[in-house]
Amino acid sequence: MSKTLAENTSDARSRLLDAAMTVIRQKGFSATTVDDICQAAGLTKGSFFHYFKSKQDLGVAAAQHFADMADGLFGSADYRKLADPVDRLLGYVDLRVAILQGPISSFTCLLGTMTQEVYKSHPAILAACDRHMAEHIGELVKDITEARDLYCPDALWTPDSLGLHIQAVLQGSFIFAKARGGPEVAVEILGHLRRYLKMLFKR
Amino acid sequence: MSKTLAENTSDARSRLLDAAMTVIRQKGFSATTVDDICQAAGLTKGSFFHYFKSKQDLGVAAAQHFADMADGLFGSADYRKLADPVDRLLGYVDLRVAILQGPISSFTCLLGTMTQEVYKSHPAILAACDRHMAEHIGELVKDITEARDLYCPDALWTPDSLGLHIQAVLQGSFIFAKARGGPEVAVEILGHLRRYLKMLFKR
DNA sequence: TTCGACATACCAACCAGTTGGTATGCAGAT
DNA sequence: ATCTGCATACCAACTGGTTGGTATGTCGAA
Repeated sequence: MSKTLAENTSDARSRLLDAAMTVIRQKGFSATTVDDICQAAGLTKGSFFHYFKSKQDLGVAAAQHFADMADGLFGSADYRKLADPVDRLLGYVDLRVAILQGPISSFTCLLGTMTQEVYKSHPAILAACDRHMAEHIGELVKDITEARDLYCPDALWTPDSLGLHIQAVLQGSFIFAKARGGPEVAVEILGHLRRYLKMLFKR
Repeated sequence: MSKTLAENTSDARSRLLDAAMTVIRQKGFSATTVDDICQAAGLTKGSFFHYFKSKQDLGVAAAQHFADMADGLFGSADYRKLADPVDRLLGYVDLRVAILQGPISSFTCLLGTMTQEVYKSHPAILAACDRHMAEHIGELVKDITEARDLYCPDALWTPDSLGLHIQAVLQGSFIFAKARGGPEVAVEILGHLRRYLKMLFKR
C-alpha cells in the first residue's frame, strides 16, 4: 500500500514501460540497456524478462504504450469539441505547442525517435511505430477531410498528405529542439505550420 | 584519381568517413560498431584508431564530412544562379525532391539522425550537428531574407524561423520515409512545403 | 634510420539473455 | 479451516558473445 513518489507504483510491467519511454527518449533505443530500464523502474533483470521476451519485444510494447498515452491526451482534449474542423486542427497544433515544456524527453515522440534508429535493424519495432503514427494521423485526417470539404473542396492536395505533413513538421521540430537544447525553436517552427493551415483553409 | 563507386579508393581517412556516413545512416550511431565501419571501409581497427581517437571523435568528423558533402552538392547546384530569390528557394526544395532516390540511407540527413540519438550522451557530436545544420540553414536564410524584402517586407515571421521550418519539414519527411520504407511519402510532404513557400511569397 | 600508415592480437568492460531460486497467492480437496 | 499443488511475480548471480580501445609489429617512403 505504501508508495514512493518518483518510482510510480502501478504494476511492474507498467513501471517498466514508463521507464522505457523516458530512457529511450533520452538515450535512444540502441543505447539504452535493459539494466538502464530496470534501474529506472526499480526492478531487476529477471523481472524484465519475465514480462518481455526480448529487448525488441519491449520496444514494440513501448511503442504501444506511448501511443495509448498519446491517444488519451489528444482524444480527451478540449479542442476536440469545437464545431469547426479547422478550429480543431488549429487546436491540435496549439496543444502541441502548449505541451512543449519541461525536459525534452518529456514532449518528444518515442515513435519518431525509434523509427530513425531501428528502421533497418528491428523490423517489428519499425512496423509498430509506423502503425501507431498512421493511426494518430488518421484522427487528424478526419478533421482535415471535413475542413477541406467545407472550405476548399477543389484543393489539389489530399487529406492524407496534409496529415503526414503536419506530423513531419512536428517530428522535425523535435529534432531541432534536441539540437538547440530547448523547445523554443520548436515553437517557432510550429508557428509556420499554423500559418500554413490558416492559409489553406481561408474562411 | 581513379575511384570505384561503392568502396572508393581515396585515402583511408576519407574511406572511413564515407563508410561511417553510410553505416550510421543505416543503423544509427550507437548501433554501428567501429568494426562495422572498418569492414565497410575495407580497413582494420588499428587504422581506425590511428585517425580517430575515439568513436565519438569519429562522430564529430563524420558530421563535418557530411556537411562538406552537402555544401558541395547545394553550393554548386544550378538553381543557385537563378535571379529571383524565391526561385532559388523553390529550386532548393525541388532539388531535395529530386534527390529522393535510391536507398533511404543515401538521401537522409546524417546530422538529423545523429542529433536524435546522441543529444544526451555525446555533447560534442550534438554540438557539431547543431553547428552544421545552422550553417546549412544560414545559406537558406540569405535567400529567404532577400525574398521577404522583395515580396512581403511586412510579414510577421522572421527569415531564421522559416529556414528552420524548411529544414524541419525535411527532417520530418525523412522519418516518414524510413517508417514507410520508401521516399514517396517524403515527396508528398515536400509538396506541402513548396505550396507554403509559394503562398508566402505571392508574386 | 626514422616516421607515418596500417595490420594483428589482445583485453577489460559491458550487455542481452539464462538459470535457478524464493515468496506469495489462489483453487480445490479434505 | 487447513493442506496440497501449481502458477505468477520477482530476484541475484552467471554466461557467452560483443565492443571500444590498446599494445605492438610490419612495411614502404624519405
